[in-house]
Amino acid sequence: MTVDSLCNPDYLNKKPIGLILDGVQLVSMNKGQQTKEMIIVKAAELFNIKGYAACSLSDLMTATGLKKGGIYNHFSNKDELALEAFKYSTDKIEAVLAKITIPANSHKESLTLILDFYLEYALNPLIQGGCPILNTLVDADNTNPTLISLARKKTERLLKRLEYIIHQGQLEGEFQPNVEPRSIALVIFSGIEGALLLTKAYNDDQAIKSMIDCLHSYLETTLFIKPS
Amino acid sequence: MTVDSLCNPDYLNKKPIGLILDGVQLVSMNKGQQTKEMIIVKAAELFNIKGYAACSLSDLMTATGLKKGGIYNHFSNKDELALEAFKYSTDKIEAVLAKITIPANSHKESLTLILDFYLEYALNPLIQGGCPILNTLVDADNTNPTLISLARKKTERLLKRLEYIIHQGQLEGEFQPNVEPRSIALVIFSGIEGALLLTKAYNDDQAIKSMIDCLHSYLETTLFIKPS
DNA sequence: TTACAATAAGACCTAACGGTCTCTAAAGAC
DNA sequence: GTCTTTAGAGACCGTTAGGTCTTATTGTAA
Repeated sequence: MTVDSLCNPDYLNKKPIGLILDGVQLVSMNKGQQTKEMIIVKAAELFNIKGYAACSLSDLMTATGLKKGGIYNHFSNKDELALEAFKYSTDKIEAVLAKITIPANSHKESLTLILDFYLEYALNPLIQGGCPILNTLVDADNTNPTLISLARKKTERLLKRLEYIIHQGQLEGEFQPNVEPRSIALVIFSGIEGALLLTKAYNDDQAIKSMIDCLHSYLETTLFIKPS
Repeated sequence: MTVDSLCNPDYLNKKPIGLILDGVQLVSMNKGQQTKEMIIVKAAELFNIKGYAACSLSDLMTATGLKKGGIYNHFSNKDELALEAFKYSTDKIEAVLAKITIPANSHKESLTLILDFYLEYALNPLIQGGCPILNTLVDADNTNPTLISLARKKTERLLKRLEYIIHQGQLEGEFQPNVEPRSIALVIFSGIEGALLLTKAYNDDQAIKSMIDCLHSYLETTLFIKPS
């Protein structure tokens, strides 16, 4: 219940809410809400590490320190918890990405900051177990339709964020106007996700380093307009 | 029991073996071996589609048309079957990759042929359910140590194949000598895997198309020596 | 054709699964 | 401080999981 609370938009419109910013508690949550958020945080990590099918209720009970009744008091079933946990994880990433690009002075700098965030994120992920989007797209496919459709929606949001930056850069004369924003966004996102996979598999950041280098030079040659 | 048999090296040194090439049966397998291979083929697809944890023995029974006794007569447990199924899938990919690069006249052409293979492979995979390496690296992580270590080994083999081509190209003066083969290999492999993920998630080949374009131009600028 | 080995069926087992429900204890409103 | 609401424990439920074992059938080599 630290700054994490900030990252989940669901909680932002509720009161009372346990909002702690830089160690200062702003509003207090009641017991039930505290427990619910704790379950979500723990579940998000566990699901991300083990996968949805492989993660049982006893695993969740051990992780949260609660018994079945304690968990089912807040969620009607495992799928609902999985959905909320995934929402929490991806909202967190979205929030951090949004925050990161705030100090950028140009769209080029925004893209660079995002690439550098993933370079950092690769070995020190926000949520243990690697990228929840990658994990869920693979894991929930053909087993959990609701979850996979949310995962697709979240993927689309991240792509749209990249597309938007590229499109704005084009409008403002910062980027080449003749390239397709979606193609660039797809290359950036695919490249990063693939590299995150290998980085985690080898527990070594050479894959993400090489990929970010590649993406930098790719953007340099095809998107950025050089000041001449 | 079609040309598939060719793709599994394990069977190549065994006799009798059911080897059917272009519809012509060369040698005959006995009943048990036929059943075993059929189970592996069906299981490979099922595991790849649903994931190892989410795929139950009743799923396998339905897919193979066998009962428990029929399956357990050939495999001592589910993990062993999973291992053999994964081996089958990846051996198949390796065999196709090896076959594809045979007609290449240069190392540059080898790389191009591999990229184009994945462009084709993305929407018409050799094994239904997407890339088994990607799926298994995500799915088996933290749940099946034996399987994950095999998946890492197979990843390494594919990387080494790329590295070898790049290294040979450098030795023969076809490629820039000052680039690191492993970095290029990691970029190609990560990029492809990430793009395969998005291609499958959207059931649309724009991601893999854009990625292969990117990789082509990346190799053109950083690896290939232009004839001038 | 016979005799033996291999094959696969399916009854059976235990443990673990997701999920329900009751009941006590704690929290919160007034 | 009292009264109502809510939180959470834990016994309980039916189902399904992976796995074993016996037995009838089938394949196969001599």
